[in-house]
This record gives sequence, structure tokens and C-alpha cells, in this order.
Amino acid sequence: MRPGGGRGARCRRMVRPGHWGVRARVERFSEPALLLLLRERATHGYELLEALPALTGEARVDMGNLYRVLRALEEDGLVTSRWESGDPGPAKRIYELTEQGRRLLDEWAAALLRSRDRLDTFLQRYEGG
Amino acid sequence: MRPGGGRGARCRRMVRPGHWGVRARVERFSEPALLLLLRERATHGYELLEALPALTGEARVDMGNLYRVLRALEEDGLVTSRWESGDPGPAKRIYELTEQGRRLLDEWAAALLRSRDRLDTFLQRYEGG
DNA sequence: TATCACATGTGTGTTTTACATGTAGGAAGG
DNA sequence: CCTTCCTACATGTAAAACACACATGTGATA
Repeated sequence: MRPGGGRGARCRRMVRPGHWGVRARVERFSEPALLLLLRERATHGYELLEALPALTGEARVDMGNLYRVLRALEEDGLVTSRWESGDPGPAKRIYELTEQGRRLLDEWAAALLRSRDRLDTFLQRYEGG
Repeated sequence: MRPGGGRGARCRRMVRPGHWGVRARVERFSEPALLLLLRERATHGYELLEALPALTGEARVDMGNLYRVLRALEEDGLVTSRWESGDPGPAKRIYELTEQGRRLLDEWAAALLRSRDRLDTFLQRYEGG
């Protein structure tokens, strides 16, 4: 328990001792990333996992959570899936973007644009001071 | 319990029914925002609370969490505080940025810059498709 | 036959955020 | 004097998002 090494009250994701880990990630960013990848081409989870870092920077998405997100997307009709064996190796579950998922991607893009503008505002104010 | 109204498995912050709430916020963004405001001028929590929305867009920061963040910052020597009465109204706890806090702000700015670039990459790939 | 890479998952704890509530000083009005 | 409101600071707790560990099975290859 307590992998961080047992500090007292509030240990905020330390990278080095006495050093707050600051990564500035966008919440649930793997979600729009998945939708974008699936817009480009229907494919399966493991491949998405390998394609994600190019979009997210360093954030290699956790496998377990990736599959959970994919199934959540499917539950809400944003993607569909079908099993595909035949190729060498284990069966793959191929995900495809639906029209609804496409719309969600558009919303994400709009939100990410706003987010980028907020960051610009912040950074300008930072540099100006 | 379950204020959202008892949906099944995975309710992902719905804004309207059948509609995923997509806000694309940066994690812990209130933290660099606080540090930036305090770099400009030492002040107290309640005033920071009112100044924050201008930086964060819509995200009016939750009061309770704001004060918790401030005390966490203080615990790690990133800000200092002193009580100040004398003015009308209840006593205020005035926070001031330390040199260490200033350095943390610089790190945040670097991380936020990377984050902005990632968003640009994403958005370009989005528009290109 | 043991091991490795591919592929899909579940379990569970930690961190971060959201929502509700509590305490208290002082001004304004009845 | 009593109530109500605004300021200001704070705690309690549940939900959401995330990280880490592990389980399962296929097929290739050493």
C-alpha cells in the first residue's frame, strides 16, 4: 500500500522528493484521441494503444483503462465493434466510429480549441509578467 | 446517493441526457492559475476565488478545494501566509508567493506550453481529416 | 515445452474534482 | 436585541478520472 513511499498528508504526485509532478494533462484526452484515430480507420484496441502516444505526447494510455473506455464508448453508441479472427494471432475486436461518435469528436475538437485558447491566454499573461 | 439520477454502469458526466459532457480541462489548472495571480500580487483566498474565472475560462473553482490547495501549497513552502485583520469584515489570510513557488510556476508554464502544442497537433490532425 | 509477443480484459487503490455543510465577523434593517 | 445578509475560511464526503497489478488465451519460435 501507498506506493509513493508514505509521505504525510498531501502528496501531490511527486516525481522527485520535494518536487511536485506537473504534467498539465487534459482530462480524458485519450477519449478524443481514440475517436480521431477511429475516424481515420477502423481498428482494434491493441493497435490504438500503439498509435496513441503520437497523439498524446508521452501519455501511453493504460491498457486496462483503454479497453474500458472503448466499451463505454460502445455502450453509448459512439463506436461499434465486431470480432475478427482469421489473421494470425488471437482474435481482434475491431472498433468503428458511428455517426454519433463522429459528432462527439467534433464537440471534443471544439472544447480542445477553447482549451488551447485558454492556455494561450495564460501563457501570455505569464510571459507578460 | 447517486445524484445523476441512477443510470447504469458508466455515466460520464452528462450535461444533457444522452450527451457526454466534454470540457477538455487541464488537470489541476487552478494551481498554476493561483501561482500566477500570486506572482502578480499577494492576496487572500476569497479574492483569488473571484479572480480565477478570468484565467480558467468558466471553471469557477470550488471554494473548499481552493482553500485546500492553498494550504497544500503552503505546507510545501510554495507560498507563505499571514493573517490580516484591520480591514472591514472578517480577518483575511494573505498568501504570498515564495521563490520556490515562483519556480513551480515556471515549471507549470513549461508543461502548459507542451500541453498547448499537443493540442495544436491534435487539432491540425483533426482538421486535416 | 517453455517462452515470448499479441490481444483482451478485471480488480483495486490513489488522486482529483464536485457538492454539501459548518463556523464566524460585521453591516444593515426591523 | 434579533434576524438576515455578505464576506471569509474551512471540513466532510462522494463521485469521477487515473494508475498499477494481475488474469486469460492464441499462436509462433527457440
